[in-house]
Amino acid sequence: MIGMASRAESAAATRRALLDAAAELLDSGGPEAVTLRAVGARAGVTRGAPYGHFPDKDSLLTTIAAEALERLADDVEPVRTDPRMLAAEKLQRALAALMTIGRRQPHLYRLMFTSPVGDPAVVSAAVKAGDRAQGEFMAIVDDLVGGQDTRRFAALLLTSVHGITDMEVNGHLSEDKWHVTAEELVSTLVSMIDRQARGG
Amino acid sequence: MIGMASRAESAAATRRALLDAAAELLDSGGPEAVTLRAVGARAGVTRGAPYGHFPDKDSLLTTIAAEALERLADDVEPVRTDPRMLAAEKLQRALAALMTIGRRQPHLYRLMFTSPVGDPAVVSAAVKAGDRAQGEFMAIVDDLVGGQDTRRFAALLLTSVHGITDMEVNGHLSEDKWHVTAEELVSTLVSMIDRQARGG
DNA sequence: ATCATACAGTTGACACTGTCATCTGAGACG
DNA sequence: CGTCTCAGATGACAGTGTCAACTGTATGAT
Repeated sequence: MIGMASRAESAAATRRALLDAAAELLDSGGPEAVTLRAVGARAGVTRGAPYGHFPDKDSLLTTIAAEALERLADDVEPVRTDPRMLAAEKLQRALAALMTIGRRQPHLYRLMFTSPVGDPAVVSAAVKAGDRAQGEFMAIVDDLVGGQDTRRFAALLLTSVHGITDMEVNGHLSEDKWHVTAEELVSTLVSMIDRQARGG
Repeated sequence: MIGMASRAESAAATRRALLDAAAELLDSGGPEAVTLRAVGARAGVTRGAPYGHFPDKDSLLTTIAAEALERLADDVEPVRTDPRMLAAEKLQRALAALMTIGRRQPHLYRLMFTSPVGDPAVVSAAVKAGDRAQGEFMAIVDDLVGGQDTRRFAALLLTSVHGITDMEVNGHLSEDKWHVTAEELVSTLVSMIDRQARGG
């Protein structure tokens, strides 16, 4: 570091380094690779240091999931509020953002959709972040279907796209078995919901 | 045991006891509770005994998943071949069978939809079991949609219902947030697909 | 400028895990 | 009856999450 930091700043930097290190280990080696010793080493500290910033390992992982959910919400928000986009296009982009996480960071994706564990405060933060991301999706769907049965269609879309992504990530959607890509499934689903919402 | 067994029979019984013990521990305490020592103890044997029947812990877990998938296929098969049922009813029952596992044995459900790990032979057996279960669903959907776009609709149904179940299991589908039950979502989905398959 | 304090991070220890090499004892078979 | 085979027991080892005790340094009061 060029500008040396106050103690609080330095501690915050360590906390960030721990989160980044853990996230990197998760991405590259899966949950098995995320050991407090490895996290500490990669963050330039020792195995016990994380306990100064997180109550336990579960809370560290849950915090990573919460941050990823916040990031997702941050990515979707500008799409939702963009006045130059049609609702259908907004939805397509929002869903693509979700599926991209699944493909590029499968382990992180799993973490994001697993019930959070660890310290109650951390768990509550993760739930809040998840709610925010869900809220963004719901608002876009509401725009799309015009307020009619918003929750039902939003829930159906989100759960279905999650299922598609999750099964693809776990290798249960192999191209040569189903002769269908995840994108085709999503677009089929969206067009069906679109038709259903307009029609009767 | 009343009838004392030959050595081979006794070994087979131990293997079964190990699988049952592990499955019970998984159901009641989640993956964390499934330790080889606990499994051995519950099966009346010591911590090293499982290695006489399974190459490693992953293979033991994967075998449990494979058996669950076989059981699911065994449950769906008679439904599929029942000549007195309509295709729509068959589908409803098959999907209900899947969701019931998610609700009654959430940890087992997770295991069934996670990419299998462990000994190649065991993994391959699990994949085969999964394919059989998927085949049962696909056959029912084929019956329902009349051969038109079978794979597409079957894949969409299976992935969506999995997503619904998975999110419900992980607490991301709370009633007071979405105002929708999993059943409503599934029936909406099925009726949409039904309409789509008949219509244009 | 000096000193006491708070606190980030280190270190040693503990119970627990999966795994393997080795050993033991009882069923299988000549 | 004697030999062999193999299911299971046992001892050991490296690696894990976790905590209590310790250390050193930036902070803030005097």
